[in-house]
Amino acid sequence: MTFADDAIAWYDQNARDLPWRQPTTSAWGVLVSEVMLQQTPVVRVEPAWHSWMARWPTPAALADDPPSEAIRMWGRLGYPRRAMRLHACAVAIVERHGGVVPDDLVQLLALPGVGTYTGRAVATFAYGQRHPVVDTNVRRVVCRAVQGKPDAGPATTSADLTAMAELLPPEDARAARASIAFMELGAIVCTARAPRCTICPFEEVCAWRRTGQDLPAGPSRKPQRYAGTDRQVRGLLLEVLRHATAPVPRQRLDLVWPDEVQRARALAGLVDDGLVEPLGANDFVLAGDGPSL
DNA sequence: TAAGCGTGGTC
DNA sequence: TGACCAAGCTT
Repeated sequence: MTFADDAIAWYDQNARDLPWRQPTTSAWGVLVSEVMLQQTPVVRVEPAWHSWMARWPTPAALADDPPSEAIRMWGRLGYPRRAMRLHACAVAIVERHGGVVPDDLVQLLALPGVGTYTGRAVATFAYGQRHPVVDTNVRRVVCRAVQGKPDAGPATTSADLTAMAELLPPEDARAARASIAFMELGAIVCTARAPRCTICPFEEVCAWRRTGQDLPAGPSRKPQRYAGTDRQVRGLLLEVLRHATAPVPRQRLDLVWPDEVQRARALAGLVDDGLVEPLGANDFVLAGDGPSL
């Protein structure tokens, strides 16, 4: 048996029943799920995914609405730039690919908001191709079980892809299943904080467990502050704009944060990022809610 | 390469 | 309670 075989056998018995894993789910549905899952936990994504897919079951449907609607529907999933990019992605799919999510990895990677992980995930999970798919879970599992290291540290994309590629079975379908199995293992068993080694299919062969013990050295990624940062102010500003049904006067936005300098910087950042548009001299709207559209 | 980007839950 | 974490991407 190999790591991949063990992982697949475990996955067959323990996989969560998530809607985007249904065989009937479209490539668009898979793509939407992957973007939503970038840094947002499954429990929060699931209801949002259902709402999103009910409203926009195809890229063309989303492309027909303004970005502001996508930003509103995104709700509180976080990192709302993803909503904007997903909208831009839908537009690009319509323009470049006739409304069909491409199955070619290079074309996928050229889409807005689609990076190394997401492009490979769609090619693999939606189209059944054989690619190494490495997210934070896979990185952690491979580093521990195969390489015997406590944690993977910052992403080292090229090396990670190579390491995972060596574990993939030769057949496309099993390779895809191995990738999702490694991800699920990292999410459910080989977790960052308290790995449940006693129920792990790799328990007997895990290099980390054999050689060392449990000793995750430090935080696996750089600690990120939130309170008091521009990110928090952007979030507060956007929260107001999301719920607005009419252009929002600057005076209303002034209420969300006391520091004028930081507030202005955050608002300018949202405009720069294309999430917000100034309207006239004193009002603001979500991108696409302006009269220009 | 590292920093910036939301939000909420856990311990 | 604050630190850490959650299917990353872009610049």
